[in-house]
Order: sequence, then structure tokens, then C-alpha cells
Amino acid sequence: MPELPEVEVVRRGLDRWVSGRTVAEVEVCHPRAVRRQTGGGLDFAARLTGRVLGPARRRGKYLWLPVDEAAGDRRSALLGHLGMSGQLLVQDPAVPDETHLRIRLRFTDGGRELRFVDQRTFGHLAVDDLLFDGPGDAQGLPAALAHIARDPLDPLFDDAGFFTALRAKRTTVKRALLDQSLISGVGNIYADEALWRSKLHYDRPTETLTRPLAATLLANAREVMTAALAVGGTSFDSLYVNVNGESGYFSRSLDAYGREGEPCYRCGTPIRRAAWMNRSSYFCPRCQRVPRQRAY
DNA sequence: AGACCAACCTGCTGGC
DNA sequence: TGCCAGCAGGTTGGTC
Repeated sequence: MPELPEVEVVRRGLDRWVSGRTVAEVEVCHPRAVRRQTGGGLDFAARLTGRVLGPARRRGKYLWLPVDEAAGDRRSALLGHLGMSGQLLVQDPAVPDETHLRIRLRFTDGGRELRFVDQRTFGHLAVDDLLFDGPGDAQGLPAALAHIARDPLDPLFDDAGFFTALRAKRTTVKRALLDQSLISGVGNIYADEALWRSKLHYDRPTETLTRPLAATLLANAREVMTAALAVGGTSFDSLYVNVNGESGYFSRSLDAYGREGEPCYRCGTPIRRAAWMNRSSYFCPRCQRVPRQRAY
């Protein structure tokens, strides 16, 4: 469940069903799922067993739950990224194991267990050190996330700083939107949606973006992700689900992504799909034109 | 230093 | 029916 709205849906589920519970047992079924853990699966399990998981937090597409926060231990957190196909499910222990079950956490209360299920294993879990900015920082940030920018739904996101960095980048606008060190949480779907709403071509050089255009783009990214979050995120199939295995409804509200050959909702021109960086870009060839000042 | 993209995986779909 | 190419919501390490 890849992009910000889908990850936020999962964060809320973890906060409701997992936070406050004590880990009884950790089972790592596939070593690739803990490949970022220095010390491997044994270390991962040792750093969680017997510990209490705190409130679920998120930055961009990353999730984490502080470990033993209530007990005054402010040093580590269970960190997760869902990659392309990862799921975090809160599942009754009686439910048979999923085909791609990678990690299982059992709890001391004997209730529903937490399962990390990931078909392609691009996602991962790890226990990471929490870094604190100073006495005023009550929450901290996992060390591995030092290079991840705040996401646009974060109240502390720096709009002015984003505009400046965007203009300074020697790149094109969709690359910039997907650059998690510039702005996090935006992926291929919401990048295409924000660009469509802004009438911007994905290959437009960032240096040609005026401040009002950049502001419009940012506002549209916020709007489309907020709207998606309100209906549980985007899901085309059962691969992208919340902690209870349920899909969101935003796929029916997409204006560009996945609509190749279908009419643009603004002008009726068929939406086009272009191969782009080993993936796809969906856009309206009439509403979203490459500006003339550069040949592409 | 900064930009780029191949590689990491599994499964599904559509064309031949 | 079978096979194979192409595609999928992301990130990174290595290269230039």
C-alpha cells in the first residue's frame, strides 16, 4: 500500500489495534523482510520481545511505533516501509498464514497478532534508533529517516523551502515530486493526479516553474491525497488494504492514473500513457503540454 | 555533488 | 493450453 494516503490508513489501524500492547513473540519467516536490520532477524526479535509498542507515527510512506516510550525509554522504534506490495494486517491467530507472510508479532494479551505480508518483499521492518532534535522534541525520528523530507500533510512542512529547493533542482517536475528528500509521501499515482489537476506536463523543467505554479501544484497534491485519505485510499485489487484487509475507494475518483485511452474529464481528449523511468505517466496531451522553451 | 536508472522480487494479463 | 513479454502503487546503490 504504497503512497501517503494508503500508509496513513495503515498508521491509523496500527494506532488503534497495536499501540499499547506488549510483544510476546516475534517470528521472522523471510530474512529479506528484515534486511535493513543490522544483526538480522535475531537482533530484530530481541529488540522487540517483551517491549511495549507506543503510538503509531508516520513520515511520508514510512511508519514507526516507538518502543517502551511510556516507560521512559526514548531510544528505539519499530520502523516499517510497505514497498510495492507490503501489508500490515491485524489478524486473528486462528486465521491461516498468508502465502507471503514474512513477519509475525504475537502479543502477551493473546489477542489479534500483527502480520507483515509482502508478495514482492520490497518492503521491510526494522528496529531503528530514535534520534531527538533537542529537549523540545518529544517524538523523535528513526535514524534511517534522516534523509526523508516532511510530507505535505505534515503541519511543519516548509512550503517556502520547498519552492526554493524545487527551483534550484536541475530536473523535471515529476522527478521532483517523487524525490522523497524534497517532498515525501507522493508516489506515481498522486504525482500524476496532482500534475493533471495543475495542468502541468510531467517533463516540465522545474526551473521553469513560477512560484504561483509551484504553489498550485503543492495545493493540488495536498487536496488529492486528503480526498483519497477520506475514502480509505486508492486500491485496484486486494493487494492494497488496511489492517483489517479492507480496500479504499479512491480508484473511482482518479482523473489521470490508469485511464489510458479514456476521455479527459476536462476536455475529452483521450488520456495518454507514456513510458517513463521504467514505469508509466498518465496525462492529458491537450491540458498538459510541455512548455516550448525547451525541446524534449 | 548531483542526476540517473538497473536491480531488487512475485504474480497477473494479454498476445501469439 | 502454454509460453513469454510486459507491467505493477518504491527505494537503493552504483555509475557517470
